Order: sequence, then C-alpha cells, then structure tokens
Amino acid sequence: MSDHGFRDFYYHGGAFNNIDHDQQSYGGETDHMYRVSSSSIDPSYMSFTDCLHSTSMDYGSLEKAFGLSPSSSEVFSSVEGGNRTMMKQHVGADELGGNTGEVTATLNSSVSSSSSEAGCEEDSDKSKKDGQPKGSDDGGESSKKGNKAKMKGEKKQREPRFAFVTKSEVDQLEDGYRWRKYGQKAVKNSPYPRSYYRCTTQKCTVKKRVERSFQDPSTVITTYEGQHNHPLPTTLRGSAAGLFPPSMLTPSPMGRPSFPHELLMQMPNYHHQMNNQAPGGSMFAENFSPFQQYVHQHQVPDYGLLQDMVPSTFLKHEP
DNA sequence: CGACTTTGACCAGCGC
DNA sequence: GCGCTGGTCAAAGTCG
Repeated sequence: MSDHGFRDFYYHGGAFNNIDHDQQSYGGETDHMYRVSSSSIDPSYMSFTDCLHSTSMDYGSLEKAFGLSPSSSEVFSSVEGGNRTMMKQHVGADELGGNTGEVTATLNSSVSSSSSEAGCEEDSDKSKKDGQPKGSDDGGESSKKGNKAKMKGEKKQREPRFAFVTKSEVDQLEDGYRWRKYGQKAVKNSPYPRSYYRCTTQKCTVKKRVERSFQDPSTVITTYEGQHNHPLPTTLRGSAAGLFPPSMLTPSPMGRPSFPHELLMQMPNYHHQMNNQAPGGSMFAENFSPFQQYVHQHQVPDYGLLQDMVPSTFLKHEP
C-alpha cells in the first residue's frame, strides 16, 4: 500500500521519554516512528488528544503536540514523496533509559488531499466500499458491489488512523468498546496475521486492525481508524465502568474518550505529573506508566480484573 | 438463537 | 497488463 492521505499516530503506552526517529516498514508501508520524550512534551500546550482531534494535523500540530519548536535542536522536517511531512527532534540523551514508557508516534500526513479534513468525521470518506451509511453493519449485500461501483471516480480517502504499540500477550486490547472481527490477513514479511475489527455499535464505522510486531513479538500494534459516534457501551466487558472513574468514561471537553490514549489523557494527575516532572528525572516513579500510577495512587485492589481489561502495557509488573 | 469468529474469495490500488 | 498486497465480504462454523 502507499500513502492514501491518512494520518497515523503510534502511541507506545507509557511515559514519554525521547523523540527519536526511525524508519520501519509496517504493514507494507514505510512509516517513520518517533519516540517522544516526556521532557520534550509540553502537555499544557496541547495534548495528544487535542492533536488527534485537530482538523489540521500537520507538522505544525505535531510540533504543538510535542511542545516542539522548529528552532529546537535537531528538529527538522522533510517531505517524502511530495506529500509526507516529517519531523524529528532529539532532546537530550537516553538517560531516561529503556523502552519502558515510550511513545512512538508516526506522522503520515498528506498535504495534498484532506481538505478541511472531514477525515476526522465519518461522512468524508466511505469512499471505501464498506461503511456506507445505509449499508450499515450487515445485510447490505448490495453494498459490496454497489459501493465498489460508487468508488470509481472518487479519490480514496481514509479516516485518521493512529496506532498503539503495546507490549501485550493478548492481541485484543480491551478499550471499552465492543468489536466484531470481520477479517484476518497474513501480513507480508511477518509470521503474524493481522486481524480486522469493526465496532459493533450500529452506525459506528470505527475500525481497528490488530497485528503483532514481527520485530518484537511481545508487542501488539493496534491501529484505530475513525472516531466513535457513540458513548462507551454500558455493558462493558470486564466491567470497565466500575473501574474507571466517571471522568474517564464520560465525554471529555473535546468529545468522548474514543481511544485508550484519550482515557490516558483524562487520567487524574497525568498533566500534573507531566508538568511537574523533575528535570532529568523519571516522569513516573519506577517507570510506571500513567495508568499504573493511577492504579497505584488510587489503590485499585483487583489487579486480576484490571488485567482483563487493561493492556499489559499499563499493568506491567515490576520485579 | 443471536452474537461472534473463521476463512476463502473477491476487489481495488499500486508497482513493475 | 499482470501480479502482489491490503482490505472487505459473507457463508459456515462456534460459542454461550
């Protein structure tokens, strides 16, 4: 596949460490991965969520998101293939160490397409066969061919996508929504298949892909596409509603927490910690992820239950 | 019986 | 034009 004008973000759950750049082939695409340092992020400026909801996500937005400035050391951008905007910043050394709690972000931005980027909303694309408003979930068998015919002449546009790279034994990360698997494909250059899921809520066209990294089989790449147009299902598997505080399950000022990272951004103390991190120090004691911090600070008792619903990225045990 | 998964087939886009 | 690959469909199977 090539660039279709989507925008990907890769969030590797945990504390932000450094922005570092590397390039890797992922799912047939060559993506640029960014490891983002906590010290390089100014959450008071713009959150990841803000960033993702931004309708004009581009290099500038990413700068804002990560609190970067073009004048910062080792910040640069490049354009690849004429329509990709790249950036990099390397702030400080790797003294924070390890891969624990690192954010990996990919910007795969198309400058050409995506006008006002209805991409952030549903209606825009659906140039793809599926999703059609009427076709809805199932039944619309005519949708298969009908949509394909309709596709002709239309430029393919994609929902904004972003992925979470998490260390997890299980492929399916519990995010509070219910998903129906609708396909599975072998991935080129990878022994692990990629699974395709669709949100089971009617008229919600959010999709996600789940695949295990062949480079690091312990990590799972979950790619979300689109935004939920509905609240979290009341009947959550693993009773997430009982574990997360109301503030994490109710719509945020910018909308409801459609994705785990949104939950993350709504976690109490998250911003506080980000802002008050001691220079050079670890943002979260003992390399705990924000969620771990949250769990610890709130002394959530039932770890086993948490494990059921929270990716191990958030619940990694310390020896 | 409904919801969900599995799996082979199909199609479109892309590169050669 | 052809082959490869990603993405999706839908029938059949499975599960609770």
